[in-house]
Amino acid sequence: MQVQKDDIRGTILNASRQEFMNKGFKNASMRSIAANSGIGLSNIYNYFRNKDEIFRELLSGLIYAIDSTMEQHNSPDYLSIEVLNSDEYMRGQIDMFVGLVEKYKEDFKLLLFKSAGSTLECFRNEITDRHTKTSIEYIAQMKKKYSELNGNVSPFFIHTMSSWWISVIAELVMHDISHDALQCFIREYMEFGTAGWKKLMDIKD
Amino acid sequence: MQVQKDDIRGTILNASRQEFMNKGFKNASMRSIAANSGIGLSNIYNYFRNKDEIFRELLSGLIYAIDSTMEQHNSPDYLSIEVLNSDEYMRGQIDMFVGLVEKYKEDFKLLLFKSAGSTLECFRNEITDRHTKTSIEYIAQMKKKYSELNGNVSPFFIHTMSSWWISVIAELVMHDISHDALQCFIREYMEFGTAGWKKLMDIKD
Amino acid sequence: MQVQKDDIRGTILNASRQEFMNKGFKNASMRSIAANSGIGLSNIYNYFRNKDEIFRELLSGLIYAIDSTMEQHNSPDYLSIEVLNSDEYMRGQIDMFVGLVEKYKEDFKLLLFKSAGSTLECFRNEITDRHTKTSIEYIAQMKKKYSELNGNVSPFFIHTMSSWWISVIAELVMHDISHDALQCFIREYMEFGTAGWKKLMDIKD
Amino acid sequence: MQVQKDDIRGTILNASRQEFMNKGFKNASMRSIAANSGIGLSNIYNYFRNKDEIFRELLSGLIYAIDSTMEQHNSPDYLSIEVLNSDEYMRGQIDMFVGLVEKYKEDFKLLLFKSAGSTLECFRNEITDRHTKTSIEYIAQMKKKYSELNGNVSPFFIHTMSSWWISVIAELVMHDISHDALQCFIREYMEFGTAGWKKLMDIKD
DNA sequence: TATGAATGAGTCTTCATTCAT
DNA sequence: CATGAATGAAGACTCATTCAT
Repeated sequence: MQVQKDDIRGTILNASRQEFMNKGFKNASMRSIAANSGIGLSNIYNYFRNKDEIFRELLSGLIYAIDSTMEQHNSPDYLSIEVLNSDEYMRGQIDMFVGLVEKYKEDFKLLLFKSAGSTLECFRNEITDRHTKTSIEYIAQMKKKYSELNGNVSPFFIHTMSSWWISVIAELVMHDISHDALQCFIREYMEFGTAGWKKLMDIKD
Repeated sequence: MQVQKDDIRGTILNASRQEFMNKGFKNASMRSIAANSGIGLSNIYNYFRNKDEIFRELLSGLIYAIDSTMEQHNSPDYLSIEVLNSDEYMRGQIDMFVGLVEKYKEDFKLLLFKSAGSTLECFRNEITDRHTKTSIEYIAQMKKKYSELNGNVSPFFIHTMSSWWISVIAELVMHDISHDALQCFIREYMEFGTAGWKKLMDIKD
Repeated sequence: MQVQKDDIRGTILNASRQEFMNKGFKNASMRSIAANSGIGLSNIYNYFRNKDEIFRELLSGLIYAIDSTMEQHNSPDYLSIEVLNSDEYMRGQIDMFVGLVEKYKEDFKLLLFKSAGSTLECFRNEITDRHTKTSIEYIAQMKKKYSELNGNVSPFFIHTMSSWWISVIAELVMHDISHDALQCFIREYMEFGTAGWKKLMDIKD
Repeated sequence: MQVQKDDIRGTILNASRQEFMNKGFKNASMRSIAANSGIGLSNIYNYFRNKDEIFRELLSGLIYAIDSTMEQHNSPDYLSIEVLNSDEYMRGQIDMFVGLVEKYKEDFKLLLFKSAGSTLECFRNEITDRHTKTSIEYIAQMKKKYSELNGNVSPFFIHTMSSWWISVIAELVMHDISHDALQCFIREYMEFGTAGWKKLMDIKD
């Protein structure tokens, strides 16, 4: 019984997603994937080179989205004190994250909690680092534009903040947060965060 | 005899710590441990039931310390607005964490990054949850004592904060942060955090 | 159509030659051949029954050449003492081998070093044996013609000599011997060999 | 049923030798070795690190013998024209080879015909090269001692000669040569070879 | 206590080849 | 003629753990 190629790829990917979700990359077994997808073990290798490639394929959408979002986040549109002061900057960041999380909930789970042993196991650290660099540069440029504000925020603090973002995503993904709870959280975070940043960077209202 | 016995236990534990540190729990091999400790593979099983038990034994000190710290954190001594306002509360928390981290740096590495596959792999989530509960209760009691402050902080926000603490520990442990950088970070965090909490809880100076 | 067909055969054969050369018959993979030739894996089986047949096809030219040369070598033209004495016999043999080697260098490499696992892996032994038989018969006939010479050369010695020839080819093929070095070698071999054979067969100058 | 360690090692080695002999290193299967030796597949790995180690263990005796013989062959005792002229030098070499071959017949088979795919597959070339170097040096020193003889023998010719020695061993090992045939061969070779070398190096009787 | 031996299921991956379309 | 799909056996090697001594 011949089937469409995409059909099979899809079947394999679905079974793999289940398997990875249940056991994590390292413990996931090609045997199980084969058994659960009803596809011959060796036949899987006609579609994917190895376990890792399946995993990466599964997460390619999310990773592309993350990459895009990060570049866009670098945009100079945000380089203004009003932005900072008017909560717009944070709201932007937040919406970005929330949007990503809602669309890629499952994939985030895989990426953040199930990727150990795969090529992507370092991705969490990588985005943390990239986000940190971006933020440091952002602050530097703000300082250049508004010389009165305090740009002396230590890299490690910023790193910590970036790491926090990831862990917020992790929490959002892990627990099933209702829409209301999420909105509530966002409001709270913005109060908290803006107050914090203003204090730290010496920004007057 | 008794001494010898403890000697061997120690030897096993040392070799195991190395192995777990290098390869993580899941990839750690009892054979390697045996080889590196110079103790017969099967003899290890006279001292420990299995790989997991070794891992738990290794981290028992840290886990006990965490437990103690958490209970102590609940103490009614901290239940005062002055505490909150005078930065002392945060300083206390911070010192606690920093103290723990400095004392148990290696163990934290094991617990946070190398425990996948072991019984303790959920420990990170567990302490996050426990810390969250503790914090919620703390806020509730503060609210009871000082009715004027805003105690409506959503559980998820608090959860998020707790999770952040863990990720700060993770960052501290992962990167070798110098003493100066650490002090700098603490100062920054306190400015940031106190401003944030005060805003959120409606606490006037 | 017919042209196309041959085109594909050729493409397959070229890719196969590369593959066999790189990995040897046993390790060569039909998948690689398909990939490198740009021809569908299963389509290859429309042109060749199996891997072995491709290999044999590849070497058919060389094998035919070897067969021809061997028969020709048996020719009665060489059956004269002058031939032996005037170095012509050896020169003839040598030229034959050198000619073959120069024309079929690549194919010899395949046959001698890359054929393990294929039907042709015994070919080296087979030609050794055939060459041995031919030589024995040659000597016998010489003895018949010139009764004064010593024809009592043991079969194993002759076998050894034949085997040596093959290993000379192997050496020639393996190391890239310059033309000069080759000529030098031939001269040396002829001095050495004629002196040896004359001694052994009691031939006076 | 506990058995002596050496017993098991031996059992494994025996079964492995059979397997290697039958199928060659590359095609030999650990599964077969396990089955034929009656020892659990995984248990084999308690005695040997991998297939290659078994193979090397099997041939360690032979390789040691070859190494020793080659060093001893380098001895300055042979540096005299009488030696060359009186056939003693060749007789020495021959006896050395014959002795080795008789003692290590089976092992030579493994090394020369069954080692493809193993660490030792290059050993044939290596000893050829080593023997070549030794011979070149030998000739150079003879030339230094007896300036009248011709030392201009091309390296490739010598290489060829070395290679021939190996192929003689190969032939001896492959076919079951009777003692008489062997003696006969040796006599013939010595007539042939001494005549050849004398001619080539311009040595008068 | 300590050890060497043993186990048996498990890992991912590769292979040449065939079949239905 | 061409192709994508499928197969099933095979490959070496690792694992935590148990058992008998």
